[in-house]
Amino acid sequence: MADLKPGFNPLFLREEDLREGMELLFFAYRDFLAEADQVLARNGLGRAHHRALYFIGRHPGITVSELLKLLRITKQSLSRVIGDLTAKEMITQKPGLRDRRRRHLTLTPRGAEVERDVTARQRAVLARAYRQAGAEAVGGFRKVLAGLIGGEERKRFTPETGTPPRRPGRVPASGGR
Amino acid sequence: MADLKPGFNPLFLREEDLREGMELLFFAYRDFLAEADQVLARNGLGRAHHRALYFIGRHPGITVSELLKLLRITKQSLSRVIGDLTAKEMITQKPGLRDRRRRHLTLTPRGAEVERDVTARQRAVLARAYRQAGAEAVGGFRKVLAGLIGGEERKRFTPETGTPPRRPGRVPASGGR
DNA sequence: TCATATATGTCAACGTGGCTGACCTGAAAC
DNA sequence: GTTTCAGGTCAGCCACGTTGACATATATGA
Repeated sequence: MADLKPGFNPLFLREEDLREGMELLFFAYRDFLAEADQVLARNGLGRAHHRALYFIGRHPGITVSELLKLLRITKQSLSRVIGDLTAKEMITQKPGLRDRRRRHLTLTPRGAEVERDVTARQRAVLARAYRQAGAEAVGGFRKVLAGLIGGEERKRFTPETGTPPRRPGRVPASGGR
Repeated sequence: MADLKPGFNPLFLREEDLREGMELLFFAYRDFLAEADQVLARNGLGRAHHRALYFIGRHPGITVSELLKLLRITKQSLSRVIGDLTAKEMITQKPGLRDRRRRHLTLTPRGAEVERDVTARQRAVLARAYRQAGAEAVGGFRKVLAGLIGGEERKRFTPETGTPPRRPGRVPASGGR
């Protein structure tokens, strides 16, 4: 699976197609974020803040160092973001019981609200694209993106080995959201 | 197509799945760029420089204002990048024949070489993901990404209006690779 | 020919979100 | 109990975006 001789590469691996894919990623990512940025700006926040809010919302009680691993930035950079969010009373910090050095982060109601607003915006953009493309395309989308992820996080998105299957055409109905 | 009642949304539009898609996009984009960044750093360049090199390479003779539209940054920002690249002799500028205000940008051999190196790195990352995912998944990947793109650029990636789905086995190459 | 619009450049000031380095502090280990 | 160290902060720097004001050359139409 690793390397194929050029002549035997399937067509979708031609340089032209790969370039197209790269541009697609560039433009799509740019536009995916553009709309939510406006909501953020209205709240005096940047993308960095949103990422922190998002992951804290997803993992209530997460510690700073865990968050650091997710975001892959330096603790100093994150510290600033956490400071901002605390000042705006969007998150709270409380020391761990077992190890009081650790600070566990959670969203305040206000933080949760902002997170919801911003994320909802992004989700709407993605949902539109998903809907237009259809379930099958979404499956492919996820598969390729998961393949782009290196290191630890990859596991979180690869059905086989790790998480339970999550195939595109899985169980119908129930919990339809 | 805009809105479906919650109860009728297909499963892949559930909030959880959309959140997963967003994270996927975040991690994938981050890792997609990470490797190429190192090559760039070795050449004393940043992402901004690469983007300019890339598009100049793709559109030799492109003018500054056309480049501006592609990158969606201000002329002041681009001006700095162009200045850097010119100083490093990676691009050349020459006035237009018909309209001598315009400056047409092209890569120098040196610029082309750097662009090739960096882009090749990214292409390799993408190619690996493509290969693992397979042709069909790649089709879905493109379809969803194209749907995320708004405005002008969208057209560049939607083959025939209705998006006749760009099946893997289309045009038989020439310049293949 | 003159007026206006266009393409580009430059200077200055600033914001976000990365970075490194120095340092503080609570918990643990010797 | 002094040292070690992980977790976190403070200070300052850099890349790369932004706005705003203004300069200049050129094209174009009245």
